[in-house]
Parts: sequence; structure tokens; C-alpha cells
Amino acid sequence: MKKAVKIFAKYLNSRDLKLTKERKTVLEEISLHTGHLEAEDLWHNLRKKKKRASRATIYRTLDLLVDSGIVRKVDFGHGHSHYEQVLGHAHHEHMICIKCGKVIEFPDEKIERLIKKLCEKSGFKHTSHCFQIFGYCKECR
Amino acid sequence: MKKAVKIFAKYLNSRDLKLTKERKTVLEEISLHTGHLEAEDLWHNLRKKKKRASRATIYRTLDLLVDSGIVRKVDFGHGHSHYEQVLGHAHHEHMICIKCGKVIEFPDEKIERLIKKLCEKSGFKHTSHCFQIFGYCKECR
DNA sequence: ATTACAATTGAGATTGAGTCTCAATTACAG
DNA sequence: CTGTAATTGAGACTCAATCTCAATTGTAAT
Repeated sequence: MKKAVKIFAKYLNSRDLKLTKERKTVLEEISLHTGHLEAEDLWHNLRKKKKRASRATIYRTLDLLVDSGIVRKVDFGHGHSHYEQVLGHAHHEHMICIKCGKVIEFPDEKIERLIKKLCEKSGFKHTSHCFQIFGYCKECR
Repeated sequence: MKKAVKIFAKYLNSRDLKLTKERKTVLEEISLHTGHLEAEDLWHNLRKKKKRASRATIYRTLDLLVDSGIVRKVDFGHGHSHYEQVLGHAHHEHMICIKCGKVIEFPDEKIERLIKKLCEKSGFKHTSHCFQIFGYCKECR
């Protein structure tokens, strides 16, 4: 997914920020994963590959990636954030099983439409949202 | 709101838990506030009134109150939880202004219906959800 | 009432995600 | 190549929330 790097470079450039090897490394590692991952996972994965980046840099880069729209930050109620690629993945929201931890994705066009309407009504300018359903999955109920 | 205490007592009893004066105190303090409040607010308010309860007890009690359906835990993206009464307040969700911090409530029947449908489709048993819209309010955009 | 005992409490230690500091390093425009 | 502002990383720090455990309290049974 070279496209992501290009978009990131453009975003960084527009803000007079630099595309360092650490930032590239973090983005590349995220690109390898289609699912969700935690900052800590990133740190461990990179460490294993001897492509180190400090925790501080990882968190800082994640913020930039979120800001540039390449990555989304999601909260599964585990007390820390998860991150997932936006590029090349259909927009969706999550159901989280509070027993086995399984995460089910579902499309969210209806929610998008609803948000648009709600915002129009109150003059609110939407920048992001979170929508999660917690409960028990088919297997755990 | 005496009803809340009754419901709480019943809930506690059903789980062989006790209605202590600390738990009553926490619930009473929450009942005084129609809006959202933080665990830290509770601790300060109670301290001022010389009706002390330790942080540990406040957090423990809040968990019980959430579990019994009297209180709802909401995340406004401030890095810590907020709590609000459910009893006597119409079901709603929140829009949070990322500039001034204002919280706008809006009714959520449509979302409830949407959740129900989504859950039916995938055999998921809904216990709770979170839905927040972040952005800029009319005044800040 | 009194007893008995499991549930509860609180002070303070601990955890853990995330942020901050600042000297040393690096990207990149000119 | 050079100048310089942006970046990095190790580790200190923050802060919400949880845990520990000895002392206390609510409650059901006697």
C-alpha cells in the first residue's frame, strides 16, 4: 500500500513536517495488518524486526496518521486505544463481545446518514465519531 | 429520587451485596446532578460535605451503579470517564465540541432501532453501546 | 441483643497508557 | 554542502483507575 505513504508525505509536507524513517516504518508496519492493533503491538513488532522506534515516536506518529485520515483510532473499552487502517477498508463500525473479546465489523452507511442529519439540525460540524455496540456474540450469549 | 435507592437496594440484595452508607451517599450525590459528572467531582463534592468516601469506594460504587442500570458511563474523549443518571432522563446520545468542550444531547430512538436490527442480523445480544459525535459546535466552527 | 462472618472500606501503593523533557540527531530547502 | 528547524529516544512523569490488606460494618441466624 504505497498510496498511504504518498498521502502521508503530502500531509506532512503541507504542515512542514518531515517524512522520517521512523514515521515510514510505523506506517509500513500498520499497513501489514488488515485488522486492529495497539500501540504496544506496534512497539513489539518493530522491536522484533530491529526496526526500532520509541514509544514516544509511535504515539506521536499515530496521532499524525489519525489526523491525516490514514488511520482511525477506536476504543474497544479495554482501557487503551486500538488503531486500524482506513485506506482500502470499507467504512464500518464495531460490535465487541464482552466475553470472548471478538470484534465484529458492520457497515455504517446508515449511521453516516444519521450523523449528517443530526449535525445539520444543530449546526454542528462533524469531524469524527465513535459507535460501538457491546454485548455477547452468537457463541457466547 | 428515592426510586433509585430502592432499585439499587434490590440490585445489591440480589447479589448478596450490602447497601452501606457510603454507597447510599454516592448515589445521593449523583442524584443531585442532572448532568454529567466525573469520579473526581464526586470525591470533591462529598469531601466538602464531610460525607467522605474514598476514591476506591467511589469507583467501586460507580461500577455497581452502572451495572444496575441506574447510571451510565460515557466517554467524552477527555481521557477519563463521565457518569450520568439514566433514571428520569430521556435516552440520548452526545455531541462533543472539540474546541469549547460543550456537550449537546440528542434523542436516540433511531439509533436504538438501528442497533436492534444490527444485532438481530448477527445474533448479537446487546448490553450497552456508545455513540458520540465529535466536531465543532455552531459557535466554534 | 449478641454473635459470627462475609462483605466493605480506606490509605496509600501500584499499574499502565500516554505524555513530556531535552540533548543529540536528522531531513531537507536553498 | 550547509544551516536550521524538526525529530528522536530514554526515561522521568502524569493521572485515572485498580489493588492490597488490616480494620470495620451490615445482616442473617441464634
